[in-house]
Amino acid sequence: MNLKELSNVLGLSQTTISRALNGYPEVSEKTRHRVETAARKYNYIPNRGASTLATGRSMTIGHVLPEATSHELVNPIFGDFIAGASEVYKSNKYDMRFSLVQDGEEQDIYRSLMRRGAVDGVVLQAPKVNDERIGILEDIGLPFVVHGRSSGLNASYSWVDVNNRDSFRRATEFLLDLGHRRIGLINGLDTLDFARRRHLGYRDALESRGFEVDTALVRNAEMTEVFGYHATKEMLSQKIAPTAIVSASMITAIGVRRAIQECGLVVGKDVSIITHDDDLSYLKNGQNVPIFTATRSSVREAGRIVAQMLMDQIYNPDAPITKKLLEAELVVGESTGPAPT
Amino acid sequence: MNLKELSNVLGLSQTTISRALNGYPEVSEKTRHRVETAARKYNYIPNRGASTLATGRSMTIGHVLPEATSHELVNPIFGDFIAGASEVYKSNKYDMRFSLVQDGEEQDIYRSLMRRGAVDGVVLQAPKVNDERIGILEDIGLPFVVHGRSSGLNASYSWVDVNNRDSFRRATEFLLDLGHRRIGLINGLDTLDFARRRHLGYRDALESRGFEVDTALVRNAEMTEVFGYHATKEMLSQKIAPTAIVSASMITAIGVRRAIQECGLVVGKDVSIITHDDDLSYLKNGQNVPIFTATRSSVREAGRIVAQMLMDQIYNPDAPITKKLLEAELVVGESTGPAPT
DNA sequence: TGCTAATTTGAAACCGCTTTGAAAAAGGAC
DNA sequence: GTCCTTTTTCAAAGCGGTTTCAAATTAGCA
Repeated sequence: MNLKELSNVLGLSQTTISRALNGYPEVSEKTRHRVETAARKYNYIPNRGASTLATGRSMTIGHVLPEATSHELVNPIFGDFIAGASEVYKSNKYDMRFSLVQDGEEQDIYRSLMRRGAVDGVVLQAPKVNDERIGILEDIGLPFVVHGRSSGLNASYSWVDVNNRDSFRRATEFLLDLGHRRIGLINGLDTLDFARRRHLGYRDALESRGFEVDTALVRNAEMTEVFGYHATKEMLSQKIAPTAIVSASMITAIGVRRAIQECGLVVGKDVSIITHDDDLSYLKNGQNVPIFTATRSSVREAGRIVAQMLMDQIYNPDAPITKKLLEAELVVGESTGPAPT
Repeated sequence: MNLKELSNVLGLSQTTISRALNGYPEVSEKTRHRVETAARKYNYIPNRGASTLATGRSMTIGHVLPEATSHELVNPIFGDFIAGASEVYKSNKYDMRFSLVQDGEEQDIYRSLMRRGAVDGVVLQAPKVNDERIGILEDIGLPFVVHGRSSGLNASYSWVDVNNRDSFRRATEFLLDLGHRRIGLINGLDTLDFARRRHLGYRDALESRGFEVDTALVRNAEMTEVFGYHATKEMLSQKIAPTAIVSASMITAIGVRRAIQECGLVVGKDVSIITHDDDLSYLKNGQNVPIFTATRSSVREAGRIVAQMLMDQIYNPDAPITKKLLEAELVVGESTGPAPT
């Protein structure tokens, strides 16, 4: 059943029906009621493509994801982020559209997404240092919000980010206060902006106490469990092994723990672990007492905030740019203790 | 730049341009080349809504996800599944559209998705026992493929599933062969079809050896790490504790391991673990020697297969229903050993 | 060169909805 | 009852493509 057919059935014009269903005031309540009843009865639902075409609004948000390089899509963190964002989209009657993109191809994708009228806005995830996608989106004029920031750009854009630098500074200082001196950092891919900031925070803490960063104790890669395991194994086999490790995600921290245990060492006693915790639904950091001492910030909540910001931007394109810096909380769990003597 | 404008620039009709760009044969190579060059130059990209409206094809696949009950979206397994599916969509120039749905609301969503011309097909995930959504989709006539199956329906539909029952039978028999007699099962939500089949496989193995299922050793819930931990803690505190545990996912298995270790027991010696392994990118089961003995089946590959099946069904609506049962491989790792005497 | 067949191109209808500008109906005041 | 407002309703023009059917061009051949 389409609009025309329904209008025949009801003996009303398409105009009136469209108005009645979209809540316009210039239609009498009596008529509106009659239309709504009939719409339900005949199971009439407006065709999306047609309304998009007519209004220029697609009621869809785009998420463009890198295909190969960094497997953003399979990152467990991604799921929670999206879940948060979806809640907001849904309450605004928006849907999400995903496009996978190969490296370098992004420019075209953004352009085409907008040109094609496929989306009303875009969320940009996992920005790199000096991320060129941001400039592209600005040029195009598509509303967008970045989850994270991109160092090295002086562009002004909307973003939501965790205070990564400060979190990791605090985490590292926490370990220094416990007497640890050799502290490893198991970090995300170093092209990613958040990883860079975390490294800076780690460095800040060390240098403020007069220590230097030992590159033998720093590792960068995709934050898998296996990476955490290997990196730790390697570090522990060094002549002067670290007594504490700062990890960039729960998943890698689990690998770190496995490596430590496999070496016959005790977590929180022989080697301390402190990790960033995105508060993932499927991977909670324990119940009452956290398993890992951690810098915690819900990525799901971040998803909500990003989505809401984007909605606001779409509804009100002239409003000023908004930015939000989230502070992580430092929760103390069972994976840290004083440095062994 | 839209079609009309481009046609003015080129001095050709919209018809010819449309044909040239869509690869129709009735346009000379010379013209086609001219059109393509101009399209690139003026950055012309067809409006999606308009082509959808004109062709009736949205070039979009819908994934409808339950919002509250089972957090399908945040399940780490979901990410890998989607990643696999996306690869296929992309090579077919299809996009993905996500809609979140509250329980009970699904019927309307499917209906409207199709009516609205928003999607050309749908993937149904995490089917329950006796899942009513399947009947709805059949009624509507929207192409769809189910990831998993739904016991209790005699409907005929396309699906891709792992042989859950047989995998778990083999896993359990493997433990029985090692001399284990008290074997726990830490399973997914019991409303989900796959969990039910896994339970049946577990039972098959026990009964074929003349043992009975002890309900004190069976747990069902969402497959989080914390659930694995708690379930194991409880079981281990029973008068006659289990010497082996069958787990439904890597994530829960990690919780199981944590609980065992926290009790001062050794995995693979005091208590064996065997888990299902979806071969997640971020959570590989070790490198050379698997950490966990496991029944392995790549959910990412399943995603690819589901998507390909759906594409085939869209391109060729009259082809017969296809079904694919994947066999998991049983890989032996370090988490299992003979029952302690 | 003339005629027919094959190849290219184009005008116009259509997809299903929104929205403008005008007309019809209803309501109010006298 | 008449005239002027206000409220409801409608016809028609888009939105930006695709596709049908007809017309124009080119090629092929005697």
